[in-house]
Amino acid sequence: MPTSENGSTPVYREIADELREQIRSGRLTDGDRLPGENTLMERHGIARATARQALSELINEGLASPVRGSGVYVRLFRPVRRHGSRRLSRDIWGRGGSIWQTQERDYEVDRLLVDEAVPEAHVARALGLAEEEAVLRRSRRYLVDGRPVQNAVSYLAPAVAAAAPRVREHDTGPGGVYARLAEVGLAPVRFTEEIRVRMPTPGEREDLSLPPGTPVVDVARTALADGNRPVEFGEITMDGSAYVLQYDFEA
Amino acid sequence: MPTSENGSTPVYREIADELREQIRSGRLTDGDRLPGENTLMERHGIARATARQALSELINEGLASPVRGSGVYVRLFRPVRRHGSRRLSRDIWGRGGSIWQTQERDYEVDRLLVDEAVPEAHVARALGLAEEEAVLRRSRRYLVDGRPVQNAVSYLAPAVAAAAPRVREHDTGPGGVYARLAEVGLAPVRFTEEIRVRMPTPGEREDLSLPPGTPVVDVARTALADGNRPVEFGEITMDGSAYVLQYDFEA
DNA sequence: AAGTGGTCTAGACCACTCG
DNA sequence: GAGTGGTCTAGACCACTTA
Repeated sequence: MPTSENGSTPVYREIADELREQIRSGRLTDGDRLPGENTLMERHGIARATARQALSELINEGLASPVRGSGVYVRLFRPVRRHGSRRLSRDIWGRGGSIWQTQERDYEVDRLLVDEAVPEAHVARALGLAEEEAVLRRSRRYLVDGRPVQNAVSYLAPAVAAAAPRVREHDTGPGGVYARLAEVGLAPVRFTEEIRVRMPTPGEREDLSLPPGTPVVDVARTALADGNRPVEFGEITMDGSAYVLQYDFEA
Repeated sequence: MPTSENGSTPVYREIADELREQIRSGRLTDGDRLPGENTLMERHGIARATARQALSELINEGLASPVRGSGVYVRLFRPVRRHGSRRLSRDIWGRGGSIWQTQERDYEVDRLLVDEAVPEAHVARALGLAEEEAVLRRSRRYLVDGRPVQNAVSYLAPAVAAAAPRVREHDTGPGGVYARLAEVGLAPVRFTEEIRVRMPTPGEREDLSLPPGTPVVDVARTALADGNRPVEFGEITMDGSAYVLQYDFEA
């Protein structure tokens, strides 16, 4: 029994292509069950490992998600919009809202941690500090619809934290950290965001409940007060399937 | 629905963790060869499929790349910076530069295609057109250091293309499409960019020479002329490992 | 020619889900 | 209890790279 031959494309790939086409065409949609390993083995006369490989193609592309003891299901994609400029505009946090207020979806913060730490070199550089200088660190995880969607860590230079002591509290009050900074004349006036994309580490996969085939987005944000003085540096790791990032800017 | 809990970590995972740690610590770096399937089988007393699964973990994370007949190698990450706002600023294309001028790296355009087509619904919507109306389409692939890094398609409404006929040419002249639009009073004054992240389709994997474990970034850009009139809509698919996107904006 | 990864077969035991 | 995906073994042939 020489394996079926078609010159070039491997069998598992052809099966994956066929299933992908059914998803693309809409014949299979969000939450539908894909044919299982046994079904594929029988239908195509192949070994188990080959059927698995076909399914793992789709899983690694983020189009499907395996559920132990149940099946492999087509995966849904309902991203949340995150506005760059508008989101951080003074209008919003100046009125006591949070940067998340432009979202229609519910959100929660869980696992908020506030501490001090000597930051890594790139953080110190972003804040314009000498190394070895400790900074205030605020770490938190955000949930949307009860599902973890991002981890965020923000760093505040000691001088800044000293000027606005409430940023050390868990509850920083209406408008959050930026509003407290504004009260002491350190309002952010400019932001820089750097976006990188990559596959998550196993730890992040677990922490954000990411199915296989889901990339993450790293956003590194620097907030600058008047005179281009850096007042905050934030690192955010987001579930890439959960967001659409939007930036509006002038020519 | 989700998710999985683990009592004991599988063998393939432990091996992958070990190798990942060697990469993270720097003991193995860019271009180094990882232990092969045979080595892992012997060293850990496992079957071939298990060794393969360990290596495929790293490959799917984008940390390593397999080379047929040779080995599995640690993968390098040298992204190019792409500026949002600054890049598209009038300063640059007003002086006859291209949006790529802020890059230090060499770039090339290959496979430039200019034609007319009835666009998909979301494109028609972005350009404010009735459906079924044909638009001018410019498709091209960009190379950096000889390596394909992005595919871009831009759409121009028929009225806009009629006003600036040179946008139908392959060579649109100094400053490119935007400069031609500016000459007829249709200079873009505002841009909106939407960023999405996902795993590539097999076709994109081939087209952009993407190794497994490399996500792509989709940028959907709308250029608006005076009076918020949409003049161009562009869709870009980028090799996620090749770029850092930067956006600067005011509070 | 030897070694490598790519594909595939044919089994096995397990933990889990579901009716 | 039947079915599912998760893990693993022990083989095989192939195309390709490297020396």
